[in-house]
Amino acid sequence: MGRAEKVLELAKRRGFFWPSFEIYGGMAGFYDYGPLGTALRRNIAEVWRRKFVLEEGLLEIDTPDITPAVVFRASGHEEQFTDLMVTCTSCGAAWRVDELLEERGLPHEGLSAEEAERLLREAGIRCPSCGGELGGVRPFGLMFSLEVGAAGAKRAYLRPETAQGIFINFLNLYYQARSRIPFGAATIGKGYRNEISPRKGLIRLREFNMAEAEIFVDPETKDWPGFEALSGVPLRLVHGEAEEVLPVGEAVSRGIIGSRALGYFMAKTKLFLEEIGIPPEKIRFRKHRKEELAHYSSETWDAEIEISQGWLEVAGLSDRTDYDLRRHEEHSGERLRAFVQEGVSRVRRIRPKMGVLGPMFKSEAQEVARALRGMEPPPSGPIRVEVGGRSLEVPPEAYEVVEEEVHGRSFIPHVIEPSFGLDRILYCLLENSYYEREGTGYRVLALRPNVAPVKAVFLPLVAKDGLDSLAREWWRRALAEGIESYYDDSGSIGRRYARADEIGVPFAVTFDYRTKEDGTVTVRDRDSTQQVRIPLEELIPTLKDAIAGRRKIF
RNA sequence: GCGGGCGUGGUGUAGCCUGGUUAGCACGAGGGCCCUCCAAGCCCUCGUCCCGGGUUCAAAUCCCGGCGCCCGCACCA
Repeated sequence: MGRAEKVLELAKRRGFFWPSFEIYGGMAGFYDYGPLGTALRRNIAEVWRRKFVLEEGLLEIDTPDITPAVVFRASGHEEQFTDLMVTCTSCGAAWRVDELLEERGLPHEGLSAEEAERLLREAGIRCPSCGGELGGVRPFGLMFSLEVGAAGAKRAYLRPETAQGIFINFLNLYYQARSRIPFGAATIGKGYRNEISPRKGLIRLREFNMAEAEIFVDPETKDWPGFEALSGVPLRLVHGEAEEVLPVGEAVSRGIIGSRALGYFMAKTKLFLEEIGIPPEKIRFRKHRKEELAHYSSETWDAEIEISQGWLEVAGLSDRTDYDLRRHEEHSGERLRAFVQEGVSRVRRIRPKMGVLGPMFKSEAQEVARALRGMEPPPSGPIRVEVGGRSLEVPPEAYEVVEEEVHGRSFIPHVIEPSFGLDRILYCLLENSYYEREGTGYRVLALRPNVAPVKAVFLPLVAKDGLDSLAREWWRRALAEGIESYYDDSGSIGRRYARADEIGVPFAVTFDYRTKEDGTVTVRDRDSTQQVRIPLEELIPTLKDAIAGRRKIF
């Protein structure tokens, strides 16, 4: 058995995770988390939350998984990730509607399913392979589609990323940030993608857990406070043909990384991964080639972790530019801008005279006015504007040129996005934590105390002579103090240690006969199996300090 | 989606080719005995042929379909 198989076997046997819906044969791309996996994932997310939300002062929000289609029309997902399909009712073959329509010279771009279905029927198109009747048109995309409400149902999707929930809340968040740029927001939640071929356990799921932050920055600086403090963090960078280790500050100043904000969050990502226990040498960042970039991104670095099958992407750090906010501005009609005060300047501007424009252009007056406002004022004379594909002449009496004081700069912020796949991170952490003891081959998960699902186990050396009740009593006290732990008196002491090692319990507290004599217990370190003897009154503070990483006891 | 391999207790496996005992073994889990520190031993107990259809007197075994897993290709926000 390879390393990955052993980890999967352990994960299932000990209750970290397993395939969903097993008794009905399962469904690809869905996994259940068991008791230990649930706790482990929560602990990983909690470290992420501390490092990103708390330390960086991000605004954490929670928005619906179910999102109206209009959001993804704006974001470009619907267009980029949906194909309309029809299935032949007699032979079962599936066809792409746009291809069927295009072959016959019919409109085929940007159609709704209803429009496409009407076009197909009107053209009397049948199955190209058997001539059978085609069924209903349905969008096949990487987004799961839904209908909300009964009559006149509203189309919606399960979100493929949490990010849109943040973008469409830009105004609320900007207000919460007291209208200061830069600021950021974050969401820990689920995303859904109807993957064509989910495989490899937790690595490619159709319903998955993500932690995403959207950092809104001034496009002129793309900076983030604290950059200097992390500029010395070394990053292993793979870009083009090159692979090198550079301090993030140098990578930014040499232009390998496009901005200080992006560099900062790459460094932060590395520190986060190390903090949960990924070995530094197993972390690298790979820059996307131009053709690899998502439709919204100008620059993306994947954070990758090395596992038995090679390097695996666990986080994506993208410069999404002003793409999303600009698109939502266009589709919603809301003004999604930030403003910074920067001295005072005088600007000449065109002010349309609506009293003249109105009668002159009637229903097009509003559009003409909007076009005028966006133009540089000419010295004098008539202005030509393009409206609705036509060129119109606006005479001088329909506008005036005014000089205004401007106290700063208004702009659509650019977005730096660190986006993490928690399921993949959890899997990588398990694989990198797994080892077998020399000689015996017993399995151990070397999980750090900060993420270990269980922090300590309380064991009587033998379950008699009062050792059991003593161990139980102290276990109860530890629980009351918030130490996630359990009591175990089943089987030999060695077996109980082995059981605990296998799920990554860092500390084992053993009550032996000496405990009854002098009030001390042994605390055993999972990885070295060394034991130290400490007085009972120091036990709980010592464990708490060791779990929090404030004190080393081994 | 295409091609190949595969699916047996909670886990790992034997049995399948060549249909025919009570589906074997190991680990595990639960109860008990015993036990002074790293999966000891003994007794008892628990639990399985992925789903559906077909062939047959008889199917874990042969055939068909589905679902799932693994590998490669394609896809991959």
